Amino acid sequence: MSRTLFTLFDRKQLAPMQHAPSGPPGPTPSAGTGPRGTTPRERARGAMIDDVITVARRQLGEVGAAGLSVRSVTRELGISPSAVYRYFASRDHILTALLVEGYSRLGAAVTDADDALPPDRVTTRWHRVWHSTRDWAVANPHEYALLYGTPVIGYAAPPETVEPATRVVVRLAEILFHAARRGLLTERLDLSDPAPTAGLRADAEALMATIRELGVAVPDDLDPADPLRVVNAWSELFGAISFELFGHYVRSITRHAEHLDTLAAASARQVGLPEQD
Amino acid sequence: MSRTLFTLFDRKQLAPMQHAPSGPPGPTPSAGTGPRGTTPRERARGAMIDDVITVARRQLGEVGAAGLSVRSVTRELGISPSAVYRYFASRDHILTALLVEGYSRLGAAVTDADDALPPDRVTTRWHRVWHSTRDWAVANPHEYALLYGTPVIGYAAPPETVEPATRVVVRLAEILFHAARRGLLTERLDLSDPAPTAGLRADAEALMATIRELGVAVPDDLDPADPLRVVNAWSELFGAISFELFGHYVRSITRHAEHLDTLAAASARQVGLPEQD
DNA sequence: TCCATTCTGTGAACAGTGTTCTCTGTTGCG
DNA sequence: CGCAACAGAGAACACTGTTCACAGAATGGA
Repeated sequence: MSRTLFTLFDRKQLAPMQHAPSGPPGPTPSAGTGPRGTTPRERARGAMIDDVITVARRQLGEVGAAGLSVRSVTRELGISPSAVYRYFASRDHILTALLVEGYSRLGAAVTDADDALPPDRVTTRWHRVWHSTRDWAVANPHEYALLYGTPVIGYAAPPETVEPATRVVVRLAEILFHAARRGLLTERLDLSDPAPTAGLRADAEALMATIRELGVAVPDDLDPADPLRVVNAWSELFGAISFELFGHYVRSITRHAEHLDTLAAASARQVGLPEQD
Repeated sequence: MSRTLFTLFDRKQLAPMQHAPSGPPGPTPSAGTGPRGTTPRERARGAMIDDVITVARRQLGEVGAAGLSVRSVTRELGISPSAVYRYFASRDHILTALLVEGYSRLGAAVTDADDALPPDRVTTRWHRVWHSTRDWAVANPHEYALLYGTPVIGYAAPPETVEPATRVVVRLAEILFHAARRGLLTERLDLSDPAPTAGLRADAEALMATIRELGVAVPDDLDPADPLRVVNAWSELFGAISFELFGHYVRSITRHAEHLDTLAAASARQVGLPEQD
């Protein structure tokens, strides 16, 4: 019960591929919404996969992940329940696809909102990331719950989820790094001394390496605690949104947008962003 | 889709009481683990309710809320599946009981840990609340997920959940108020200016009234932003724990205890607790 | 003590679920 | 054209939560 909490089901292979039992497990052309295949069959297959996901996402928005029924999806699509198993190995694989899509949609909403601002207005950008994240969550509560609520996927989150899942925090890091590069940062309120322990500094370094791998330009003279500050802002943001959506603010906070504003301002100050820009 | 998100099912009456169809809906003596009734029947009924909850909680710890099956519970108890409906109107009512019990158990773990410390060691107490909360969550991940993950209960959280659910944040407030009363607070790092908006100040006042109703002694000269600071610490704490348990720290934080320590220290500084005590 | 009332538990049944398997066409490629 | 790969249908299995009619037991008042 230590590492793999929430492992309800064992992992499975992804695609059924009935009459192609073993073969080289190479590139499975069945799943994913990747480059639409050229042959008519591959195009039809891709279209079917898209249809399933589209309908499933609509129903997810209405009944939530727990209430999502593959039979209901197939009814709406006018196909038999078993047909969907040509495209998804299980209900969990459909949910996984929705998970990946959800992370992408949230990430797109946030980066689009941020991209509409001048890059140097770092504090405004910081606030906009916070608010656009919340706006998306409020507009898509069930989808948000799928991403940041109780994990419902048995097997460990598949690799294709990790990149989309990091988009919001990476954008926060980008804003901070951009501000550092432009010399816009003020003195940080030193909430984080005593300095991070050796272990945490190691975490921060590994995190920086990951961020670099994602193609983000990292300043050389970065405060080693800055990645941790970004991560803390990130979890603070999602902690507040989850509390709002999951009902834990019921007897306390009612002005959620204003409240998030003060949180964003405080975290901006903690990472050293200027008051105004 | 605005107020009652996640309302999957309609609300229902709580107790079945088959042959007592209407009658005065007065005090329903069936549910709850309240004062064990004196008559043999009431005692047997209470024991049965306790047995169901005990077994359900054990299975919850193994398979999680989504995997909890009333048939499986009845199998383990050696009764027929329909028998449990004499005691709980639905599966959701069992989960509600587990919810209330979970809040109580978490609250007890935290307050017990805090009570073992001298009251004036406010900073140490603050840290202990943070860590004992996390310790309980790590030890009871599925139960934690039931409390703070995606809501699974259809109807709005019943009234009996709100008091137990507030115990951790109320304890945080008590520590801060105690420190204020003893003159132990330092200058706050003023992260929260500009001062809270009128709306948020109204939220803070209502929150104070609620806290007073719970019997907590509130100093008269309290900084009006202090309740908001406590709430922010609260959501920061649970945001970090949820991120850890739900797997969002996978590629960043690995030293979770150390990380929570820095978060607790920073939040202690934000609310004005002394460095050492 | 007897009896009607109330409660408790059972077993069958219903509607629904995810998933598998067998079978029948259809499609595409060599 | 013919054969292999695929796509879909439909029945079936093993579950699930819940309801209902029924039988037995405890209870409390006459």
